[in-house]
This record gives sequence, C-alpha cells and structure tokens, in this order.
Amino acid sequence: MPSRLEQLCIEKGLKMTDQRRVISRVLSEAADHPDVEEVHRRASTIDPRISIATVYRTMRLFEDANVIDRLDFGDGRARYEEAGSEHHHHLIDLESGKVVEFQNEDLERLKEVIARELGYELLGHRLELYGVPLSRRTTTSEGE
Amino acid sequence: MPSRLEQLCIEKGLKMTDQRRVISRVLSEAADHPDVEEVHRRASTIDPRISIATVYRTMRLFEDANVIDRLDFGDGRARYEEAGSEHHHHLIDLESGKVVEFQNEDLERLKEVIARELGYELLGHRLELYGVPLSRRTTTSEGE
DNA sequence: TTATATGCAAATCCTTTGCCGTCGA
DNA sequence: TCGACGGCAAAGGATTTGCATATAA
Repeated sequence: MPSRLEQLCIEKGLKMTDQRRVISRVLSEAADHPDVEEVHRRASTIDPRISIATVYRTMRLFEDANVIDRLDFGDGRARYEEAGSEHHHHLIDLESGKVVEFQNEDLERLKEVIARELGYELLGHRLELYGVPLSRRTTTSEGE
Repeated sequence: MPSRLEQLCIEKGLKMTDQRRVISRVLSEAADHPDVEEVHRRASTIDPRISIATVYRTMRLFEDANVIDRLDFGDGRARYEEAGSEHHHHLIDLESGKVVEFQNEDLERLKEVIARELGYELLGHRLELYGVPLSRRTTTSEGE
C-alpha cells in the first residue's frame, strides 16, 4: 500500500516513479529528521538503483510541493521531515543529538505581535532551541 | 584610532596584524550583516593585500574569541555582526533584504520556560522572522 | 509517443587547509 | 628570535547540473 507521502504526491499530480515511491516511503516511515545522505542510505536498502542526485532532486521537488519541510539545525546540511502535522519547532539535545518537537501557542502569538509591531506581516520564521537535559536533582530543588 | 573591535581583540590578547586591524575596522563600521565575501570586498578597499582565506580565518578567530557573532539567515553563507550589544534577534525583510533587529523580553522568558518544561536547560537558540512590510492602510485600518 | 526523470560525472558554492615565506611581540 | 600569521592554490563537503538514456502517462 502507498505511503502517506506517496498518496499526497499523487493527489498533487506528481509523476510517480519507482524512486519517488521509495523515497516517499522512507520519509513517511522516518521518525527522525534525516539528511539527504541518510535518506539515500535508507532508500538504497529498498532499491539500490537509486542515485544520490535523484534524492537531491526529489527532496527539492517534494519541498516545492509542500509535502515535506526542510529543516536547518545549523550543521551545514539540510534535514527533512514529512509536512502536514501540526506546526511545531525543534529543541536539539546537544548531548545526544536527539530532537524534541514542541508547539507553543504563546510563542506563535508572540511572533505575530512582534512582527506587527515592527511594521511587518510575518510570512515565515525559524526557531530552534539547543539545550542539555536537566539533571534530576536540578529540576526538583533548583527550580528558582 | 583603533576600532572598538580592535580594542576588544587587544584586550583578549589576540596578536594584531595589519589584516586583523583592517577586518576589525570593517566589522566595527558595518551597520549591516556582511558575509565573508563582503567583508573581504570592504577590507580590500582599505588594503588590497588581504586574501579571502585570511578573512575566513579571521572571522573564525573573532568568533571563537566571542568578539563577533555568526548569523545564519538560511541562504547558505554565514553573516557576521560585532558582538557585545544587547542580545537580539533578526527580522528579515523579504522584499528588500533589509534586516531589522529586535529584542523582546517576553520571548526570552518564554524560551527558557519551554525548554525547562521539556526537561532541558537552554544553552542556545536561533530565531529569525521573515516578513514583508505592512502596507500603510493595513496598519491603520485592519488593526484586528 | 513524448515530455519528464534518472544516472553519472563534472561543476558550483562556500569554506577549510597544506605549504612555505613573512611578521608581530 | 620564533612561533604564529597570511597568501596561494588545492582540497573538502554539500548540493546542483549537463547530457544521454530510460520511463511514466
């Protein structure tokens, strides 16, 4: 059965090739935020015929079609995630590299307000937090 | 007289060469957020002996010494600004490319709270807003 | 059938580095 | 003096692209 992403691509009228189907599946099954090389690695497991150039081209195609989102965690390469879920941001765990997703209504509102006060209509934004896990005792006793 | 940045470098004990003095001056005089190529261009005007490799090395040196901040506006190259002024963020005008700096206390507080609620100590963050100028009438009549 | 996609390798863009002569403290 | 610095050009890493062939609709 087609992956959620493949289904979306079909609805958008994209021509579906074997490669695109495989990449769609890889992305739909990803629980993390893989970079192009990682997507290629996973796709190659399913179908070794796929080239890295095709992955790059497909990521851009999917991004332009708004079925995936490109992320930038500041390490010089693009990461991706399936689009469509609720709008959210990322907190990157600097110890483990783990990425925690979060949403915050106050934050969304605040961004709009700030932009408006500066005389701008907000079209986009980027926000990532970088941190390390609070130690157990810190959370309980030093909660200033 | 030495630029503010040169003064800072001296205080930090950095060995000052002609090239570093020129780059310091360029950065101290910049009202915008130049990328490496632009810094090199401006520096070359003052002293053509300077090579782009030196600019790259110097930017990294200055960044490591915390006398400048590296910015990332998502266009694939690093931008820089003199450090030291109050902590702030950037709103990028998508029409003109102009960059508006802003601070917001609520935002700073909120970031800390969000991180803590997720079980993290906040070490860093990135936030940029992207927008277009509100038209005059929009600001006056559609103020929600 | 025919425009579009893909593979491969070369090209590009930004940034870093090796090597070796030069210079600041 | 002497280790750090700068110039040059080559090297690197991520991403894009030209071209000839393969393929979806």
